[in-house]
Amino acid sequence: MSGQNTLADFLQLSPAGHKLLARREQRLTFAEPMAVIRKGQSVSGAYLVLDGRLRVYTFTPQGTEATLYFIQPGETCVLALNCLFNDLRYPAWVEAAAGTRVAVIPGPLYRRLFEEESGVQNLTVKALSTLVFRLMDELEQIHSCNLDQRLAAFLLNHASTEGMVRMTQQELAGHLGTTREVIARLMQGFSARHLVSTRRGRVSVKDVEGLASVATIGDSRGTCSAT
Amino acid sequence: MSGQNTLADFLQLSPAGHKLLARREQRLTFAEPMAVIRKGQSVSGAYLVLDGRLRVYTFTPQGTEATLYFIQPGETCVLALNCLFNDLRYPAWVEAAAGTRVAVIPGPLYRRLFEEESGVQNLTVKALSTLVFRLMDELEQIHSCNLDQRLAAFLLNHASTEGMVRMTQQELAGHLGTTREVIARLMQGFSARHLVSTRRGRVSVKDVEGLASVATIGDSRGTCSAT
DNA sequence: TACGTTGTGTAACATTAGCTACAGAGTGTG
DNA sequence: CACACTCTGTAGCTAATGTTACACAACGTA
Repeated sequence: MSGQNTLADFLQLSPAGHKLLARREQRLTFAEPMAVIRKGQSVSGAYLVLDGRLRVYTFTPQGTEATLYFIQPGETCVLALNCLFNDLRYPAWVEAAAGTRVAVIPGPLYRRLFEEESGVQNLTVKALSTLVFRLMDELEQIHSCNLDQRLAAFLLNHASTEGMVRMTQQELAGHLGTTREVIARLMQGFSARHLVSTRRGRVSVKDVEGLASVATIGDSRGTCSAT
Repeated sequence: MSGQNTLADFLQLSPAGHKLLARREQRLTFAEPMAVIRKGQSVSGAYLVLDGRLRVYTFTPQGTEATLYFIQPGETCVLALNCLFNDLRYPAWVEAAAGTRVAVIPGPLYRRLFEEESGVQNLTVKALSTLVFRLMDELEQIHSCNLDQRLAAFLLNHASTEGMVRMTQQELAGHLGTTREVIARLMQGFSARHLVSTRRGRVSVKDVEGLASVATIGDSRGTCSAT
């Protein structure tokens, strides 16, 4: 359970804005992993993560989860913003990791701050555009890469400095929108070629170059950008 | 081609903002279908479509085009906005239809207007969030629907009031990120079941109900939302 | 009409990814 | 150590999609 960040750490506000906010901001704290928003729910305000992490995901009809993205401290839930500004229902599920603290800024207040505070404007637009890029990139990858390539790219992107990825195959599968078995199969291929080695709950990248070439050149043909 | 819209038709501006804009706005006119932006190019300003249509697309490594979306009159190119606000290079290709007119608002000017004009703020945020939703929806569909379902949904969404979709199979393939042959195969299936009838360059929806049930229930199993 | 171009229909085949089912390995706990 | 639980490895099968290759149909035009 990390620190004790406050809204002020992330939001540049004028004194006036600060005062407005101070009175009406709400806090949510999740000691245990827990559902925060369900699909179809209407959204009451802007969510800003102070500590911990939120996971945004959807379900496939088969019941598989597909993680869309994480929201780290200092980031807002873009989907919630969308819902606020366009009066829509929330299009996914959200789950909080243990020890997550979230500030909720009521919708009308947020919209008012958005008009007056350039800090809020920037946060909003940055968050939106970042997400747009990530989504587009993912779409493009899905069109143009096999799972080999996407998995390789994913591992490279999520490896720690020592080349560790601390995730179960189940989680990896969730991120790539596939199933555990498929991940296992691919991992087998990778480790047979000494690109990675796997242990329970972790993967360590052994050959960055090699993995990168799988990601970009693919196992046989086309190209693919490992963003 | 169509009318003679002006910026003022789409952008609510204060008199001051209007004056600023009037001097520095540029116009692009495309009599012929033509490339507007290429991938990797740096972006000079915000693009607002006055008449006609822009098509934003990417290429798969195999050389297939995949249309991301269209920009209709009154809409801006969100990707260009992203690039402006985050100082990035344009991540796709853009092509203008014949008879398209586009207003280009230079980057620095747009950012200034964004801070001062709530009309511009709204346009920006709306455009961004609309795109976010569309992209997410598409991602979800790709995870969870067969091509049958996606094609059926696409036809329903793009049919004119008389049930006509004026596109070649090649274009349809581009929209769904697949190939012409596959579309032909699926179409065959649909028309065998009297859901559609096909002619050169057009598809006409014969049985909306039936097609909708293909889209939502699928040909065999899972569910899928035909947004 | 004759010809070229563009769009469509079809079939056989190759590849990819998802599903089912189970064995076994790693970790934590009493 | 023994047990329960979670995670991983493997195999075989099936469905879905992409690929290749070709023939034909529709349309425009000289």
